[in-house]
Order: sequence, then structure tokens, then C-alpha cells
Amino acid sequence: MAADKQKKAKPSAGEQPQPVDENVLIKQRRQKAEQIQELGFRLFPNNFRPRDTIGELVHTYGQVDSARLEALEYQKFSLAGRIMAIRSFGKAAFLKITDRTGSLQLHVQRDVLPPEQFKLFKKLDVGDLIGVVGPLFRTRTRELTLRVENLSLVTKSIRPLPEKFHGLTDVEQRYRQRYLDLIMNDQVRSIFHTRSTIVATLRKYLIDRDFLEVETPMMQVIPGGATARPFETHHNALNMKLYLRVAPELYLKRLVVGGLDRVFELNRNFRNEGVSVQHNPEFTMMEFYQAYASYEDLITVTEEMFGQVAMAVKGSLKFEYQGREMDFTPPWQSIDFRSSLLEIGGVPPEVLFDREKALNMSAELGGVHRRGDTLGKALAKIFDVKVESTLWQPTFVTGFPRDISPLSRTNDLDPDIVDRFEFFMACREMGNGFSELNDPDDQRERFNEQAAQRAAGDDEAQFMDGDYVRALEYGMPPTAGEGVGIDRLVMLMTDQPSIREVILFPLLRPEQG
RNA sequence: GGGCUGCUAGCUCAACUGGCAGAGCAACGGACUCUUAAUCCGUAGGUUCGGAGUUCGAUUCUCCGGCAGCCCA
Repeated sequence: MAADKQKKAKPSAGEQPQPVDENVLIKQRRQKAEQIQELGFRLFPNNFRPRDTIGELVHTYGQVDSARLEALEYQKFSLAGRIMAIRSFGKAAFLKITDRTGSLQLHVQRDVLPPEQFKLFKKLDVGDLIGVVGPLFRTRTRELTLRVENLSLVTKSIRPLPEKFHGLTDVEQRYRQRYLDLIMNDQVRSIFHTRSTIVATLRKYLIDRDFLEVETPMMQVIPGGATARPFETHHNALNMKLYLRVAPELYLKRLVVGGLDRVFELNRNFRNEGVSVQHNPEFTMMEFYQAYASYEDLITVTEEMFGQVAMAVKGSLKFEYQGREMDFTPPWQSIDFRSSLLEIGGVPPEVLFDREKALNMSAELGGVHRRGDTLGKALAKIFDVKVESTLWQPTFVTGFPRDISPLSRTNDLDPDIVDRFEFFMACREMGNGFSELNDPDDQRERFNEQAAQRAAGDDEAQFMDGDYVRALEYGMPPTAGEGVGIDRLVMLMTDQPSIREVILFPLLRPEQG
């Protein structure tokens, strides 16, 4: 590889030569590997091509009886997979192998295999990858089984797998060594299949409606589009500070200005905040923007889109999440932000319009505020504590305060609120949509307010983005946009309580302190 | 950021008030051609997360640190 020719930098933590792990079990496996080579087999050949998959065989022959299978004995199948179990009887054995589609039992017999291959079999370990060819039959217990007439080693494994019965359960090790988790735990594999189904369903929904999928910068000079602390990085050659994006929003709306009236992006955002069962510093969002639409139009779109996801995954609009029923049947509940504070949160009416009182109440609930914090910010905190935790069934909350919505269009009737909703499921925010602010002067003013808050010490406040305002000055059609938290949606659809269960490699501190 | 819990063999877990660190599975040797966590006989396997302290003696008690999970802010 070309990289090898580059001059080696000073070895840093990740580049230290690794000492060979001299665990006894690994030594034994290395010895077996040598013995296999002495028998004339290679350890890592790349010439076996399975023609079949376990899933297909089970699908096609799962219900075929023994007599019919016997009649098909001339028909050979070829599979590749990892050995997950060996039950050996000396001159014969049953193995279980797994490929990407499922598991199947194999029967290996001395009288059937070529002698050299039977010697090879004796040196195989659980964990090795093998290729097999042979006909299908049924055992006395009627289990569909492949009689191995030809056996190849595909890849030697020198590290032992976790125990077959309990498998791998240690949460830390499951996340750190996700590959092992995936080998050992079917349910984990299934979560990520479902995740892919969800993402594919969302894509299809939007593409079918003439949305264009785009990719906008993840490294941004001015991070914008969300109230969040960004990660900072540095570009060496250009000697410039860059931020990892907290949202694609401002770029997607530039595209709407450019005439791409329907766009979406489905990818990672990065927010420099703590981790919890609901937060990972990098997470996946889908944002879509539709010109000539308002946030009210997006309510229907959202109900439809989530309905399609539920049908694709669950086959129903009703399903259980963490033991409680979730129902996506439209129309979803809807409530005004301030009404929700009064009616659900039990907030006294005078708090709603009094910044001091709201800040005091928020502080009592544990909110941490700066001197310059706005009424809206205090109310939002009160909402988080008092209202959000009650919103189990899908619920749109509308009428958000203007001062916490710097990119949303001001409401025509009430200048204190904006044309925006957030929607909640299982007591969590699942998405956020609004009619976009396309008045450049209003937008400049909002950015100035944000900049003032930033100057007052709020490092989550947004930056002034002059080019974005300039884009609006060319004219952005009236547009509605929405962002959906994909990880949380996957949690919901896979019945997982923690976001780390639906992210393949959640962020962890390095092992060994 | 705070609180609680955990970290012991490759994996899953024991070890009483502080007294020789153990089991099952996996592995190794042997028997076994229809098993399903196969069975039977035998063998080997440890920096008890790291460091310090108390003690004749620490997996166990104390302190500092690391990592993780859950709860709270």
C-alpha cells in the first residue's frame, strides 16, 4: 500500500507495536494452525465461493420431508460460514455454522469426507470459517442438515469465542468488541437489520415524493442550524479552525434557495455534550425541506412517514415499546406549547409571560441559567421537566417561543411564537419541524440576538452566518423543514432502552487507563 | 458534574465475620458414527482493573485512580 511508503511518524499511543498475546488458548490454536498447514491446507485462502446461503436453503427446504430430500441427494449445496458449535463423536460430528442469513447444522463423517479433509476437520475450532459442499438430509430428530462431502478451511480463527450458552453479555465488552457481539448475539444483528430497514423506508418515502438526497458539509467554518455546542477541529494545510456540524440545516436551505425545492440529508451530526441513554455525541438525523409548504403540511407528512416505518418493521401502527403500547394511528395528539405548560405541567398562568418568575421556577426544577437567559429558554426547561416526561403517545407540540427558535418563521397572529412543532414519543423528543424563516432581515436580527447571548456566555447560542442571510436575500421560497432523530426512532422500533444499543460503535473512553 | 452498582480463568459466575482463589462452559489428552448447552474418564488454565495503605495475612477493609452500567442534575 502507498501508505506504507510514507515516512513513519513518531509512534503515538495507537501505533505502539502490540505485544503478541501469549494466552494459552491462543497458543494452542496457533499450534493447530501450524498442524493444518503441515497437512497441506492454507489458513487464509481466498478461493472458496459459496453458491448458496443458509437462509435460502432453510426457506426452500425447511418443510421438505426426508424422503424427498433423499431423492434430491444428487443436488449439492455450497455454504460458507463460521463454526459456532462442534459436537464430535470421534468418527463423525455435528457442527453448527452461521452465515449472514442464519444457522444450519452440518454432519461430518469420516466415511464420507476425503481422508485429508477429515484430518483437517479434527484440527478445526469453534470460530473458524469454513466452506462446505454436500446434499441436504434430515436427522432422526428431523433437523435439516447438510452432509459435508467437501470441507475447506476459509479462515483460521486464533482467538476463542465466548462460551456457547451464556454468550457475551458484558455490556462494556459488547460495545467495545461489537464484532464479537454480532457473532454471538442474533438479536443484536437483528437490531441493525431493522435499522437498515427503517433508513431505507424513510429514503424511499422521500424519494417517491421527488425529494433529492444530498450531502452537505460536516466540517463547517460556522456551525449552525441547532442550539448545541460544537466540536472543534483544525485543518493543517489551510491552517483554519473548523467545527463538526451540529446540523445540516443552513446548507440544506441554501440548496432550496438554489432551486432544489425538495431536498433531504440523512447523516451524522455531532454535538459536544454528555452521553446518556438518549445521547451519543455523534448521532444520525434526517432533515428534509419542502418548498411551498408550511409546518402544518409536515404534520401529515410525519404521520404518514412514521406509519410507513411502523408497517415496514412491525406490520402494524400499534406495537409495544418497553412494555407499553405505542400507537402511530393518525391523527396524533396535538397541543400548544403554553397550553401544555398550563394543562399538563400545572404551571401558574402568570409564569408564562414573566421572565423572572419563569427563571425562578426553572431554577427550582434544577435548571441552570445565565443572567441573560430569555423567557423562552426558561419555559423550555420547565417543559422538559414537567411536560415532556408525560408525552408517551405521539404528540405534536406547537406554538414555540420565538426566542428559542431562531430559524423559524414568526407566527402571523402572535409575534412571540413561531410556526413550529416538535413531536414526542415515549416521553422523548423525536423530531422538530417548522416553517422556515425566509425574511432575511428578520433572520439577521435573530442571529444578532443569538450572537448577543453567545457574548453573554451561552456557548450553545448560534453564530451569525452572513452568507446564509445573503442567500435568503436572493429569496428562498416559503419552505417547511423537519429533522428526525434516527437513533431514537430505531430505539423505538427495536424496543431498546438505550441509544447505545442501536449505534454499532457508541463512543467509549479508551480501555486501559 | 453528583450518587449507586460492578470489574475474579477465553466466556458466564462463586469465594461467609479478612485465612491455601473455585465451578460450569470453552481448551488439551483419551473413548464414542444421529447430536442439540451431547455424554464419560483424565489434564491444564489466574497481574482477582491499576496503585497505595491497614494487617501475621487482603479478591474481601480503607484511600487514590481507571473503565462501564443505571439513576439524578
